[in-house]
Amino acid sequence: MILNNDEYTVVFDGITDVDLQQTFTCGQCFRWDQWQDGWRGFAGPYQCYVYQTDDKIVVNSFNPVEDMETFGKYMAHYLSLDMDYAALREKFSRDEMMKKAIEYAPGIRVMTQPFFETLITFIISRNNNIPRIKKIVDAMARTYGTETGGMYAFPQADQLAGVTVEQYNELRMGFRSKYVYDAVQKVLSGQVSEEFIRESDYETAKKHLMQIKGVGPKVADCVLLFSCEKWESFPKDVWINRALEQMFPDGLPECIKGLEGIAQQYIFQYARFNLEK
DNA sequence: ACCCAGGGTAACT
DNA sequence: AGTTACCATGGG
Repeated sequence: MILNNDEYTVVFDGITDVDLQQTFTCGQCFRWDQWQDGWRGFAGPYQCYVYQTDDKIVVNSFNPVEDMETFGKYMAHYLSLDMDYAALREKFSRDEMMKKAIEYAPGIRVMTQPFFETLITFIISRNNNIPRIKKIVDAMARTYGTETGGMYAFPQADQLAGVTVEQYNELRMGFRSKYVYDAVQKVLSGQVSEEFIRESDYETAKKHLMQIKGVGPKVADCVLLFSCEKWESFPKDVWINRALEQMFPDGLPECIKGLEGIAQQYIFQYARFNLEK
């Protein structure tokens, strides 16, 4: 990790097995857009431009960064660069179907995104498609988020404190409006908290999230996987169900035990583009 | 009009 | 505990 304090840039050197395209478009996040030779968006509080070369990932903050060391560590964790994916892929590839799925998109990393943002966006994902999820999430940011340099950060919970169901309806959320409203209230009151989830086991954490109206097993699993590092959580949507039928009729292989969620992301991407409806 | 989309819930066996 | 209707919205 090389830090450039003058340009607020972090360079991760010697990385050849990450593909930003695959990572940002595999359905785990909804707010990274292609820009210049890479991608721009928010990694938590950091508004960034991220691009890669043959063996480097470069993260450039648009805004001044106080503590570059902290920024670097945050980005490494956000992009899961601090995990040994080579070992993980090798282990998963003991199973032939997993090997096939990984070969389709070997550069995927399961990111660790901010809790509140992940919770709300996956509530919006319910019975929805990825382009429209992106549209609604973007409308939320533009309407209630903080603007910096022409971009809008996803709002914090307190920025949504006074927002009504009717106001969410104006963002075309439809029947999901009341669920977003309930989630905001429960986060603000502390009835639902990331801290509780992080100190709980997977099952307890899942039940905790399912207190929220409109949050069932699928949305809970997405939040646990994409923001709380519960790697055993395995979100099941229509594509995963097709994959389970067509690729894993005898159940999931033993070699992904404990890390089912990461395996799930390879399977999801493979299924979306290779399986029949 | 009909189909689908990174589902949830209630009401059944 | 597992299956089955029904729910709800916008985009194609």
